[in-house]
Amino acid sequence: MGNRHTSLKDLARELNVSISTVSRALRNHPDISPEMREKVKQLANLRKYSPNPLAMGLLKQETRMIGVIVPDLVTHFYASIISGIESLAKEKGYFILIASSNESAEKEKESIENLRKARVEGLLICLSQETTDTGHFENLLEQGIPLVFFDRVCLQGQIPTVTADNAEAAGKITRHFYEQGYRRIAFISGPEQLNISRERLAGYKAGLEACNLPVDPDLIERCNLSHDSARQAMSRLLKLPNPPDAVFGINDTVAFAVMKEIKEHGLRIPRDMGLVGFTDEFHATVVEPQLTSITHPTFEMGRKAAELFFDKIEKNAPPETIILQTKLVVRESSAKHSD
Amino acid sequence: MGNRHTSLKDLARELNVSISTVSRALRNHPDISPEMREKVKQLANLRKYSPNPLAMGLLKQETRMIGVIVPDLVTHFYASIISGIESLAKEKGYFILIASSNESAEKEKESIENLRKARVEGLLICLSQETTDTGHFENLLEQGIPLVFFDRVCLQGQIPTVTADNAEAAGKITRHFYEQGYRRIAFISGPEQLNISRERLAGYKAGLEACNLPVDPDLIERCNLSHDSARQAMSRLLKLPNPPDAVFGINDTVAFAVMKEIKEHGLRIPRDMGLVGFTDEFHATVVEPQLTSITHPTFEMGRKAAELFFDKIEKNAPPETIILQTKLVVRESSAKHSD
DNA sequence: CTGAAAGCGCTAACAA
DNA sequence: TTGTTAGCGCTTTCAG
Repeated sequence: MGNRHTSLKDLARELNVSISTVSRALRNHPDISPEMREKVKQLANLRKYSPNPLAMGLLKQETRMIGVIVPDLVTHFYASIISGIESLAKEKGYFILIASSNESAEKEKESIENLRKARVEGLLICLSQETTDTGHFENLLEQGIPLVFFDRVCLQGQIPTVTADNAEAAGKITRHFYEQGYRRIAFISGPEQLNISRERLAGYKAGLEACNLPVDPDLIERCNLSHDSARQAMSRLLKLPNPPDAVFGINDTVAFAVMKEIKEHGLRIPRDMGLVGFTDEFHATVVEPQLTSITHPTFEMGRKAAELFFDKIEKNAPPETIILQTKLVVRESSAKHSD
Repeated sequence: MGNRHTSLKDLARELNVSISTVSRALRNHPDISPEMREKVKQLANLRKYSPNPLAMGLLKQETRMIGVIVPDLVTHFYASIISGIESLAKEKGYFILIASSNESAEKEKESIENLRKARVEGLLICLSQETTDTGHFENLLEQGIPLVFFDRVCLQGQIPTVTADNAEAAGKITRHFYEQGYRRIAFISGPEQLNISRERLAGYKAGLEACNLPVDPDLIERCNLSHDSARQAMSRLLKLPNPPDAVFGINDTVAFAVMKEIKEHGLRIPRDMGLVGFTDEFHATVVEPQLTSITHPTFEMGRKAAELFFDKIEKNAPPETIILQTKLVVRESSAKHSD
């Protein structure tokens, strides 16, 4: 396997100088003669020398790798956040190691261990929907491992986090429904331990109150974010003696499932039932009717999360809480007026 | 930064033995006393020792990292392939480093360099749609860097590849259209340099011939796989004096775009126009009508690609060409008969 | 059965 | 201005 890279030693031997001279020349150390510097650099170029990150890592005790854990890899949402993380990481000369928790607290813990074993310098995490125990995170904190949460977060104040302004966004949705003439607005939420569930629920309630609508517990459903469980939640809403005339799904995946359920019940969207999602998945404009949704600054969220990580390791900045603003994108599924 | 991991040295000092003894004990070396082995292992557990991969890598000249380059990160298709790669990599104790070429040949080259600098042991690549020059791949070959192509491939025979049976699948689609009563079947292809374009085109033509239908060049369009260019291609087809009554889009993203264009022209699917996609994206069942498509064994493709890589480094196996079978999943968009 | 020493590629303190 | 040496964490001869 001719797999070997040129090393400083190779260059030094070829030039009949010492390894340290080569090292210094390449790194523009002041006390090296200009001619030597040039000579070394030329040969390095020719031989395509690139420093061995393993050796550097061992020496400097840094790997220039950061670990990222997301609930799943196949959703556009997380993929887009990861792109954001990667964009800054790349600029800083870092690589990212990606792991998926598959929404399981167990796998999340396992991934943390694996990534630590790989010696990542820090961890950027979006909680699995199962996660309730925060012990392992506090462990990391004590060990001084930089940690950043994004989207689904916990331990705010202690750990830097980036979230969307979930409450505000949910309020916007409720008020939008109201303006369109909907009066019985349901919310299909996710697991209670997730901040996104709690915050969107709070925003939903606040929105209702702002419109002088009552908060009806019957209209608040929960699902585990899967397609099937979202459909079941919608099915329960439809069986209500006094069913809703509009539904807010906690995310677009849920909304897509809900849409199917509504259609199968023979109801028409948006006339019989308004529908709004959250996070503006790529396919929101492909479904019929096109889905009104909240545009979530995913790429920016990833970049900010990475920024918080670098703030920590470069300036040892205190934990910051960043809240990103969202936009309501009105499409067909909630446009009762123009129907 | 209390970021330090326990080292063999730490354990050795604590037990008052030499580093090599600790190393041997942990690795079950035969000539170490059972008691010593136990003592060492216990302490290692207690102190959460895990070998430093950097040190190992430096010593063994292996990083246990493989690089993966895909055209984009945000499509379910690639995400799913990556999951497949990761599943085997994980079993083998390897990590993967992911890079996206963004469909640019330039960025592809750049990614290869970056990953090489990170000292990945091999590269699994899905070509960007721009890639025509294969010089940098041949370079890698000469340097003895293990290389595997998946889905979009080149240099078959020289380099291990995994593809779907594109021609056979495209033939299935054409015949399916024919059976449903469609007679003017169009194909919206992708860039010519891509094997997937060529193979699917060949299968499409073979399918037509098998059904005794003429191959009409007017019915063969090209796009660059983007949403807009796919719509434009469909628009051109619709403006034909004798337009098609069915369209086969080279992938589901294209098919989704085509679907929109058809709808906006006031045509109904599948009655006025049949539509079939390729690769069975997650959202095929969410659009209306649900999209008939080819199920692409993405996860398996990723796993196979990884297998080929390990075959190469473990057994120095010769380049193999694997062709995976596909399945036609008939949904609403092509079901003229039942309409 | 256990220890000492060399070396993987690199930088930095110390010599010359 | 350049060379020598030690050491990052580990395995592996070679010596006891």
